[in-house]
Amino acid sequence: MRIGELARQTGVSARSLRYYEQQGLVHSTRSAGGQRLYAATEVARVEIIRRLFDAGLSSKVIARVLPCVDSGTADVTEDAFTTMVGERDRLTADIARLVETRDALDELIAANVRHQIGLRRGDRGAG
DNA sequence: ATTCTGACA
DNA sequence: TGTCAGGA
Repeated sequence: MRIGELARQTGVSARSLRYYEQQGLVHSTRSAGGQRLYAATEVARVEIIRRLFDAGLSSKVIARVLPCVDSGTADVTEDAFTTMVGERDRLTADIARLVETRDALDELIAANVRHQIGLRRGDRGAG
């Protein structure tokens, strides 16, 4: 498939897909006219990449970890493994921070519901 | 109509 | 990353 279809199937823009390729994250062949051609398996790969980016991993880190995604079992480099463990720990810390922020918002919400009740009737409320 | 590379707000 | 230029 060409870049447009991959973009539609993954929700990742063609611009980002070209960027992913520059970073060595995705592979493509070229048509006679120079257009990128992707294997159907790249869809799942791109989805994983996008999720890692969303989770805060850098393109550099993602590139280091991706080989493990393909191999699944075999040659897992040591630095790749330690990188994954480190990123997992960072995500755990990020999650904890997000929960704290949500708790803070919950308190703010609880402290302000009464005002909303006074201002609006039939309000579905925040909880 | 779609994609490509390079470059910049 | 979005978007425009200038080509294929």
